[in-house]
Amino acid sequence: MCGRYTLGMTPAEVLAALRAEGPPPDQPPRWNVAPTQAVIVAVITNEGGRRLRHMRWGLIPRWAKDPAIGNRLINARAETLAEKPSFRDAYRKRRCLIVADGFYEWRKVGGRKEPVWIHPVDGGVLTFAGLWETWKGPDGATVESCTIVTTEANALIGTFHHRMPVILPEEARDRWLDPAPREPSELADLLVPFPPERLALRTVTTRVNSPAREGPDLLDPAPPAEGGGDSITE
DNA sequence: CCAGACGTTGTT
DNA sequence: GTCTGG
DNA sequence: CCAGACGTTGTT
DNA sequence: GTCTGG
Repeated sequence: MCGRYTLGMTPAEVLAALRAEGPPPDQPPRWNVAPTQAVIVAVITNEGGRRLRHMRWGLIPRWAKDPAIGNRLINARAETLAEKPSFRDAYRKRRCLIVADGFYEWRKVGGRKEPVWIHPVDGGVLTFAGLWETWKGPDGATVESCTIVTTEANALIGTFHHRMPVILPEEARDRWLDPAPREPSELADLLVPFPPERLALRTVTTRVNSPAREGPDLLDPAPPAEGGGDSITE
């Protein structure tokens, strides 16, 4: 799954990395992005370019009476999203990229959970396959919200966790964003896997990854574990 | 027909 | 809104 | 995902 | 333990 991630780039860097038009995102670098918060999302414009927007993380279905329903719809399983009432319309017509530069998964060490930060080997941006939706409240207020598509863990992450976000490589982004309505049968071809060898792991020192904690210090490397290292942890 | 669900993950 | 279960 | 709450009444 | 909020 993907329930916590980072985007520690400046707004200008984010805009350039996505080759997006329009203003840069109005949000500082982040190292502890949590569900229900405003996140940075790329969508396609009517002219075929990309634009960055802020959306609430946790998709609120159009039919929801209580927007809190979105609090738990932070992920959409790739295996079922094309059929699920909460996601199928968004899959057909409202696909997006959720912009990150790393994400956390937790591995069990003894009885405890230890955060691991997964990031591109050479830095830079990661784009998660996402879906988005517009919700209108009874008072006329509208909320745009989004969810991150998940899939089975790849060879790297599968060593300690069984799910992960779908990370689209650069060459798959435009096709995911293309506004053409998509059928369920097209999904598998749209979700191009990101090569595991282009990702690296880093164990994080921080044991209490509180939502209040922010800053690059969250990513300070942990001290080496007893009894030898982990060759895939940088 | 109406009522109620509609989702994911992890853990048991 | 739309589908499923009773 | 993790962190933090988890309850009521009446009175000020 | 389980749910809600961030």
